Amino acid sequence: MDLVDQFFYAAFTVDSVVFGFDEGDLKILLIKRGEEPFTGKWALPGYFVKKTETLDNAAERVLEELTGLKNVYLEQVRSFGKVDRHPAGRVITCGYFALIKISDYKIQPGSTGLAKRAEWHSYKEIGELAFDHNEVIAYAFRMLKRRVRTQPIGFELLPPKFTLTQLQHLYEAILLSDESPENNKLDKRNFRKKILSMNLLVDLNEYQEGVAHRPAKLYRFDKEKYRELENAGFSYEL
Amino acid sequence: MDLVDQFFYAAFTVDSVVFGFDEGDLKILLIKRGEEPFTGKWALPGYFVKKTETLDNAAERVLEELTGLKNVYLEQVRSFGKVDRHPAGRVITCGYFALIKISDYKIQPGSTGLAKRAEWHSYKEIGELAFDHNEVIAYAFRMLKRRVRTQPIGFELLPPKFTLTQLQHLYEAILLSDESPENNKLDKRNFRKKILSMNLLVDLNEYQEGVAHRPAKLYRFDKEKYRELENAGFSYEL
DNA sequence: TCAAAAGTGTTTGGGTTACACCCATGA
DNA sequence: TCATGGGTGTAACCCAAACACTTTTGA
Repeated sequence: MDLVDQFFYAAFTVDSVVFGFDEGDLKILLIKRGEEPFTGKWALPGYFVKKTETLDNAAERVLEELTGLKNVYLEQVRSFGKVDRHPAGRVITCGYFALIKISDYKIQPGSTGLAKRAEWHSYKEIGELAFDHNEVIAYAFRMLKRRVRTQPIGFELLPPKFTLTQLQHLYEAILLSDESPENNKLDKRNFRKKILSMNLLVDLNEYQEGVAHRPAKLYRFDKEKYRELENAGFSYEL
Repeated sequence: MDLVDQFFYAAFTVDSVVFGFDEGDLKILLIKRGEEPFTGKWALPGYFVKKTETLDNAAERVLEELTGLKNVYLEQVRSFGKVDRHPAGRVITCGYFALIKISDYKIQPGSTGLAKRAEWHSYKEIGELAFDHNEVIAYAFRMLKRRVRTQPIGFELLPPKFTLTQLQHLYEAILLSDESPENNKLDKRNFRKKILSMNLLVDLNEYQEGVAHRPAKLYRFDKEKYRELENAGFSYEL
């Protein structure tokens, strides 16, 4: 029996878990499927990989086609290969994850018909999704948690000018999301001490406006300084 | 155009990076290929995934068929999907990794002819391998490094009775393998203090024999205690 | 008696934790 | 004037790092 007949029977898809942060809430971008299987169900944006593209390329292309998101940094999570995970045949999927600032992007379901809608869903309120997508999300979230502690990706989720409290809420949302209900806050003073001691934030000498309390100072993330430190062998750790 | 015609064109392989530890040296199990492509080249043990098995199952089966290794705990690393990585067509591979005690297993190349030989190669002396297997190893090694610091897998690599110095050498081989040539040793006293303070080792009150120096005490790893602590929410960290 | 590895404690500094009150603003 | 979140410092503790000499064995 020829190798090609015997083993070239499978299809590959890519599914992206795009995390966003907005109004103190961690969210995931989902599409409402307009095609079989699982028509009408919420799912991760994902589709088949073409012959001429790498997995990474496919993940980018498919994400844009289904949601309009472009120039998003996607990272591979892992692959999922249960035998019957797709009714059309043997389909193995590769999960990707990304982290973006919701306000920077416009979501727009593509014209292919696969995505009837594309919307942000609060991470805490995600129900049962199509395929094994809940499992994909679980792995992606573990990865996000690890990343956020060892790389300064948290800043990517906030506006260019942000307050220390916004930053703290972001970390709390990601790091403490599944902790016991007590203990779900970081200590304000210690958090500030630690973040500021890294010297990666620039005090803009500007303040919030129009808030009904003492306005907070605004900071920005100093990307250049981070690169320097990184090259010098220092490593970030929250 | 039908979905099946359009997208079900690919094959899947699994490739395993099996780390072993012996005589103070970190090793990887390689096969010498007896089939095209890359006949005669060293490669990771790997082959095609069948229709009826999951990726995990395939990794186990293939590893056994090619090397005789059985009941090895394999974990997924990630997938590799460059378009031209396999000359026979579109083949995406999923990398796996495992960690075993070399002396516990017998290596025996299978009868399929794919593996002409199966041998341990010192991690530091691995040359250019078939396909993109050097890349697979690079990712697996990063994973190993992370694992060894957060889970007590190091003990799996040593004989049931081991000395603290053996354990230390093991950690040095994994954690410091690519550090600057100075600084490639852990501090003996600090290492012992830390390891013993975790209370995961049982002092066997036995000693090495026949060594030309003061014989070292033998310890074993207390798996039960580890499970207890794990369940109680404690986490291991070297 | 020599070589080779085993074994052992203390000090120091830096980092993490815990903790409570006043401040500036808009309503 | 009140409610709301912004902003600040210190003391206690713990952990990591640095560091050198004695012991036991076989050759």
